[in-house]
Amino acid sequence: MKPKANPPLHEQELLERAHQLAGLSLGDIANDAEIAVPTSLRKEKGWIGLLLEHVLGATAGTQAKPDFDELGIELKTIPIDFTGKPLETTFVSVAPLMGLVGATWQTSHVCHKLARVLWVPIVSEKHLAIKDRIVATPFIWSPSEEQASLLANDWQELTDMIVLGEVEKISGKYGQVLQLRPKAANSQAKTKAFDKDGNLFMTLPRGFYLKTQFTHELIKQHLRTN
DNA sequence: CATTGATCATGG
DNA sequence: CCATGATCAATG
Repeated sequence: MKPKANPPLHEQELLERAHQLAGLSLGDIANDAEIAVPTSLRKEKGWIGLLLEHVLGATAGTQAKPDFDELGIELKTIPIDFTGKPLETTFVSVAPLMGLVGATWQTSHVCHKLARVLWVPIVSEKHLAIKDRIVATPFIWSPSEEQASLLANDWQELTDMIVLGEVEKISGKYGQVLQLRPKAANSQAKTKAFDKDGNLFMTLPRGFYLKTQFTHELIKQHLRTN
């Protein structure tokens, strides 16, 4: 495998680098980086994201930082169909179930992660082999006031329920644009939380995810302003 | 067929 | 276990 690309020095450089990938297949990109392309993502669900991090020169690695730390930009690949509709929700971050006293939307991981995002949409219809999936047009996004408001409302609703000890009452149905769902190695994984009576108990770890309707809007918004 | 719940790999 | 990267797959 070729070494990871040098980190881009400016946002514009990152965006230009990303734009050069538009129209290329994952096979082309991986071959150039001398990385083997898996036949299935079943055992390597994060492969596409890691490939793009590698070729774009992301710096954070496994750290809890933005992918391009110096630029304060988070990288998100997103699978879409040929019309631009997202095929999956987008994982944002693990949800803290403890230590939420005094937590606000402004201080939340979700708010920080979504402050500035380089979206790399990839035409990733299931019938396409991994190597034949095509990078569409990447774009950099920050939430509009309206989008931030929607996100903040959902975050507050879900966080309130966690604080009230109702985490196990939460299903993916809650939230207009942001949902809370399991995020774990398997259904046996456990983390600490409080129940309704304020007692500690072990529950499935959860994560915040952006619903596809929301990310679809981002993509359409970008197409309009392009 | 959209959605929710379950799952896979890796590093610290 | 938690945080990184997400998609798989059962269900309604």
